[in-house]
Amino acid sequence: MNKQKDKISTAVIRRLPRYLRALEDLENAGTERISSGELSDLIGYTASQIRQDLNHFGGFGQQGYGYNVGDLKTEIERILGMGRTYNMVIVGAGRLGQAINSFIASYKSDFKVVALFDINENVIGKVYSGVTVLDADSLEEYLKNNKVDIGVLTVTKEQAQTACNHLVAGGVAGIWNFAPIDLEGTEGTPVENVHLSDNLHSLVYYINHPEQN
Amino acid sequence: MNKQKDKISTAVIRRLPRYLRALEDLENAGTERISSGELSDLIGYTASQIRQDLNHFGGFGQQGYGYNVGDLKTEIERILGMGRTYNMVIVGAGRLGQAINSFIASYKSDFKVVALFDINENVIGKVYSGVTVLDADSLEEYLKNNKVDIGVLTVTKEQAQTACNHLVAGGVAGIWNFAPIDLEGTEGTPVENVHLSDNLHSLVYYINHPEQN
DNA sequence: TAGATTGTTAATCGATTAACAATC
DNA sequence: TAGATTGTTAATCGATTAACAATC
Repeated sequence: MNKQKDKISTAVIRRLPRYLRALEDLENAGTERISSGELSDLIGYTASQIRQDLNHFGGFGQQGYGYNVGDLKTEIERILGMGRTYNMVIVGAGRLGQAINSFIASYKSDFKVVALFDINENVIGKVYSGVTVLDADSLEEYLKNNKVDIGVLTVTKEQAQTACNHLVAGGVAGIWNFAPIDLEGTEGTPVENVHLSDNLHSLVYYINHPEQN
Repeated sequence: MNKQKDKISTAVIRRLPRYLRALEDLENAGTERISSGELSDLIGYTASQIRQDLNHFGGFGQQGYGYNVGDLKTEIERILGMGRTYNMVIVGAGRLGQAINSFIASYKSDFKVVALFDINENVIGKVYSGVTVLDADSLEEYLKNNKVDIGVLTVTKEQAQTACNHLVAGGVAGIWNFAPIDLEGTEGTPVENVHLSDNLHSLVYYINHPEQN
């Protein structure tokens, strides 16, 4: 069942959430079974690729039938590591930090923001979506006393590396970085970057090169 | 100079903004020239890959010397299509829309948010970072009367497709989508997706599979 | 059983890396 | 000129697609 002997490429990992999203939609629509061909029509990956991807982790389908939607969804959740709650802290309680905070608050019970941190005295003590803003100076101390799984960086690029060091020293399991820098000293701690300005620049490229689509 | 006869792969396009970011840092640090080997140390791509990437667009370097930082930065800006101002509208004036708005406001003069849109009557008429929230019903009308280059979708997934249709009908040149759906009917209009929850799910995978790093 | 569709191997395609001649 | 480093071709590597035997 749980194969995954060899290293899974990042390309595959980045597709897993897309599968999960499609399966949630299918489940909500009351669909019980789906073939790789039908999934292909739905999300655009080839049927062959879908079968290859899934078979990295196990044989979840059945010949002549396809895949059971509910079962496959459960398997992918298990592969990703969902089904428990991940505690998060958000460092940087500006608009982006607040936006991520409310996004997480609305996002089922898989993730929970336990604290916001900021250096701005006017913001410390405020409560957003039920989460209190604490003094950024107390971050490392806080991490020692509370189990935190994920640290979110929504500070300026000048503050990001320092905040990152605190998160790593505090022992978070992963970092979600929105600052436009490449963090250092994160060996052993997975980092997921969301480089919004890089993203926007790519969009600008495609706008100016329509023939490339 | 301006080669680029053949199609450039998305892998290359996504690296261009990273080059630009590194070159800005180098310029700010007063560095005048840089070799592909030094750039490699800085941003992690191999020297070979850097030379390959740049040579898709032209020979910007000089044997025995390397690349002139300022010139290369200018070239990449030109390739991307920077150097003018892109007008944007943000559809969805919630926390995420506000966060993107303030992010853009702080982001030099390359991008300018000309209007926010929302369906919530309590929000319509408010002003965030100097930008007024308009009634989402007036979106298509607004687009007909004002030149807008980029539409940003920060609405719920239920509202995203409708809002997207208005943007496409209104003739925006590109869409920056933050809603967790795959937009339809966008043939001919480049779409850049920022699927935050997919991102977070990938991070969770890496947290649970440390041997994969 | 016959039909459908998976799991898996083989073939293809594309992207990355290595190598080196060209040249500043 | 000698040394350094590019531009570019060739080799390698990895990911995607095609094909089909296995099997439900």
